[in-house]
Amino acid sequence: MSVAKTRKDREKAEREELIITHAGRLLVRDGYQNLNLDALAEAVEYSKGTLYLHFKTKEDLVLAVATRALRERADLFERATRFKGKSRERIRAIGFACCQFALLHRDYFSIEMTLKSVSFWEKASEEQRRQHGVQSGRVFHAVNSIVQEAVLSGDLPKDVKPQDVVLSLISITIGSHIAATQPELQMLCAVENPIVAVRRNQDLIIDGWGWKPLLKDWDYTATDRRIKAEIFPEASWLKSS
Amino acid sequence: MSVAKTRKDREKAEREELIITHAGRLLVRDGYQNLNLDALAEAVEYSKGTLYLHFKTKEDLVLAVATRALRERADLFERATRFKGKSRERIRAIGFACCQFALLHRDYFSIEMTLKSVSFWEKASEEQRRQHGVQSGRVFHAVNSIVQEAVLSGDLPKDVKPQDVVLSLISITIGSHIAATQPELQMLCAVENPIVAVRRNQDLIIDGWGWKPLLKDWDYTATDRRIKAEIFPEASWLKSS
DNA sequence: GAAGAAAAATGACTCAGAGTCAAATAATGA
DNA sequence: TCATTATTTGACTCTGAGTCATTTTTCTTC
Repeated sequence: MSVAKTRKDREKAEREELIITHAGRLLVRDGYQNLNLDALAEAVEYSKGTLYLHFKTKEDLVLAVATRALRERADLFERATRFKGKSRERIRAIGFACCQFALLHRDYFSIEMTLKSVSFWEKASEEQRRQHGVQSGRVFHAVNSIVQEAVLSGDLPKDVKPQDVVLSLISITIGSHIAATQPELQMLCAVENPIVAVRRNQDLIIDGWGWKPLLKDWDYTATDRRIKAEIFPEASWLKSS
Repeated sequence: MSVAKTRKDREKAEREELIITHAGRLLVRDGYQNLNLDALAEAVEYSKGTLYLHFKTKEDLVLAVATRALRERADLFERATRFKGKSRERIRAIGFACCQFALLHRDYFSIEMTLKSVSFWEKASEEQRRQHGVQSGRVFHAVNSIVQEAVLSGDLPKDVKPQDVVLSLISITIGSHIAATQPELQMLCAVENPIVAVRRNQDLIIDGWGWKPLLKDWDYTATDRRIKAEIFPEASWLKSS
């Protein structure tokens, strides 16, 4: 019986994965508004009723899609924290992870944006909310631990509050992603490669805090090569210029 | 007849304003999803059909709400450009305008976020899209002109591209607004006052570009007092600390 | 100021799509 | 094989965006 139960559980989990995958695909293609649960039911070859056995509402489902992506983000960030080096090199590894994630999930931010809208969260289940919280916590912690290390080691001025640094890093990352992927702004600001823009902005903020060694005082292209070789060998986007 | 026509036009414009005002109020209260056009029709005491004489779709209406707020933002930014002083003081006046706007329209960004969702724009009318473009252009230009001046005067290094600076300023502003108003992040990062967080992040980016005089080399609290006195006497939020 | 024409306003209606639930189907066990 | 329990289904309800034939108001002319 216990075996039967695990098999059933496994089947249920697999189906949930299937639904989330297809939902993510349709979400990217059509947007939240135009995500049609009848169409999704057809795509996964289950009935609409079955979808509702897995997810309380459409919002619940979309939150699950976002959480799965966020989990991958957290995984990449935690891998990045394993990089050995100066604190600023280590925060750069996080930035690297960020790029890697952006390339794997080009549209994650647009999904995350729909989560921010009023009365979205209250329509999702307690459990989904909790899971999303856990994953954001992992992301926050990965960044925070490196910032704290930098303060302790003196690479950041002793009097800065780690939380303020983390907030500024999160802000510039979110904002740069949104701004650099806006067609209108890409035009006005001559953005060729959004990833490059995000990284430059991250560097600016980090320099702004006086996080040593400053950009001008260190060869970070060498650091990037090490990060790629040691932590993210699968990253194919880094130009060897 | 010409008089009759202008009177009619005026009445139409007034009603449009009424609709936009109420729509904005409901939008903030209920969010885009829950904005109900039957309820809005009741609130403005016109029929639903009449709403549709003014706006092609719900999206069109929401875009009009966003554009009206954006116009006010552009007005504040243009007022800020009239401030006399060093280029860094002048960009600070823009930051000041930004705060002023954030206080007048605490929830503008959440509306602007709904505009970013896939397939929103295509449902709005050509004319609304154009108007929104005009207003963003004004905002962009206000910032860009000061950045260019800074490069010419040597306050910013000669080799920086003004567009890159503008992009970074827009990014940090959008991102900080989103991050600093997220309840979860407010908790984790101990954000007491979102406005303070936004301004600090702006300062960091500006310092990051090496825009002289740097934060540590100049008394910007005095500048803030001048900005308030000379340009934004109505601003009541600036603590005289 | 009445009558007829043109313009504006209305709200009952259609239609799409989220969410439900009684009935059908499948799995389990005796 | 049949009864019982668990799972799956899709026809149905209900909400709300968008439409348009009809009604109401405004304008014009005599």
